[in-house]
Amino acid sequence: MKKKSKISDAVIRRLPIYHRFLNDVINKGIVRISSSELGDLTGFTASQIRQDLHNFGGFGQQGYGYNAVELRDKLSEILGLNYTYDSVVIGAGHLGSAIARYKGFRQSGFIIKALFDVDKNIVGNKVDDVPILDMADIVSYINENNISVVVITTPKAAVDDVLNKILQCKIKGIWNFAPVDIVLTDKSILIENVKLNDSLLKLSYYLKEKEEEDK
Amino acid sequence: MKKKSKISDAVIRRLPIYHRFLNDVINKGIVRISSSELGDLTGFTASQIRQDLHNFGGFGQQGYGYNAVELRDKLSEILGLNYTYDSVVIGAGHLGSAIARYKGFRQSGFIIKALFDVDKNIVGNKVDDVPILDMADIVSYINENNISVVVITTPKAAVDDVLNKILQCKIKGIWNFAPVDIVLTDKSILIENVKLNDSLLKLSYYLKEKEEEDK
DNA sequence: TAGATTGTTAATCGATTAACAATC
DNA sequence: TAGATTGTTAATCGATTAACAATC
Repeated sequence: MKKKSKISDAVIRRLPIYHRFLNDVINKGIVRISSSELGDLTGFTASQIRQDLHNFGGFGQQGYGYNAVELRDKLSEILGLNYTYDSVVIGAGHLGSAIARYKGFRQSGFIIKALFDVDKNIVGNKVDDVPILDMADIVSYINENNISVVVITTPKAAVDDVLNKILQCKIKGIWNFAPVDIVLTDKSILIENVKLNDSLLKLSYYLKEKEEEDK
Repeated sequence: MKKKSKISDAVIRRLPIYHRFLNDVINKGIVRISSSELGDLTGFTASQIRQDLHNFGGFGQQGYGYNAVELRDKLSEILGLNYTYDSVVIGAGHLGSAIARYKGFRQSGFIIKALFDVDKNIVGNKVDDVPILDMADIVSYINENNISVVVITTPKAAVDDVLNKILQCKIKGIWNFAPVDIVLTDKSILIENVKLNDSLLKLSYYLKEKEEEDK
C-alpha cells in the first residue's frame, strides 16, 4: 500500500473546476495559460492555483505559464478520468432517469449499466438504452457484473433497505442523492453525499439575509 | 440597510446539517440535546457547534444543553424557512420534473409555480399539478407572477439564452444545475451552483486514490 | 449544593496569500 | 539579455479546537 498523500479536501474540490475551465479555453483554441489568467477565469488567486498544482508537482514553466492541454491532461489523470467504473442507479424515478441519460457522467468514467426499482410497473422498461431491473435482483446483478459504483436516488425511507442490500456486495463507491447523510463503518467504501436540500437551505439563508438587509 | 453580519460560508454550510439532525431527534421524541450529542450525530466537534451557534447568540443553557425543538426553530428562522419564494423551473426534462415533484423543496419555502421548456411537444403538459409553459413567455410570466427564484435545469448550451431572458426580470435568486458556473456582475442576485459534475469528479479522485493504494 | 454543560476567550492548526529566487 | 512567470518558502489570515469561568 502506497503511503497516503493526504491532500486537503479544499484542494480536491478545486481540481474539477480547473479542469472544466481548461476544457473551455482549449475549445477556444488557447494554447498557453498563466496562473493569473486561470485565476481570473475561476475566481481563485494565481497564488492558490500554483500552490494547488504544486501539491502534485509543478506542471508549468517559468516565464511561460502552463500549456493548457498538458495541464488539462495532468488534471484528468489526477482526477482519475483514465479509470472507468461500471455503475448502477437505484431508483428509476425522474432523478434516476435524469442521471442515466446525462452524458457527462459517462465522460467522467462512470458507465451506467442498469437502473433498479421496486415498482414492478416500470421494471422491464428502458431509459434510453439502460434497462430498469427489479430491485429484488440487485445483489446478484452487482456481483455478476462487477459493478463498483452505486448511485442512490431513492426517497429517504428506502435508504436503509438499499444499504442492507448493497453492503452484501463488493462495491467501491456510493454517490448518494437521498436526503440523508450516508456514513458507513466500512471506511473502504467511498461516499459522496450530494445534499441538494442543504444546498437549497444555503440559498435560503442568503436570500433571507438579503430580505432583511433591504428592509 | 442593516450592517452585514458576515458569517463565514463554512458556518452557513453546517447549519442545514444541524437542522436536519435536530429534526431527526425531535421525531424520535428527544427533548434535550447537548453540543457533544449533536456532535456525535453530525460528526462535528462539540466545540465547533457551540462556536457556530455563538455567532447567532447562544441558544442553550449551562448545565442543561439545548432544547431540541427550540434550537431547531431558531435554526429554521436563521435559515429563512419562515420566508417563501415563488419559483419556476426552467427545463422540464427529467431533472426539472424531479425537482418539481420533490416535496422537500416546498418544505424549504420554495414554491414551484411552473416549469418552462422550449419543446412545444411538452408545453401544455403538467408535472403533478405544475404546468409546463412555453419558454417564449417566461419574461412576462415572471413579472406578472412575482417569481423570485429560478431553478435552471437546462443543458449547458441553453444557459446563455436563459440568462438573457431572466435577467430582464426582477428575480432574487438562481439555483443552477447546469454544468457551468453562473457568475453575474449584478451581485444582488444570489446564485447557488450545484455542480453535480464536480461532485462526481471528486468521487472519481478518491476512487482513483484507492485503486492506486490497493496496488 | 454538586455536576453538567454552556458561552466565550485563548491557543492551535491549517489554508490562503505574499514574496521572491530560480529559470525559461 | 530582459521580461515573464513559475515553484516554493515565509507570512498572514481565518477557522477549528481547547480550556475554563460562568451559571443553570
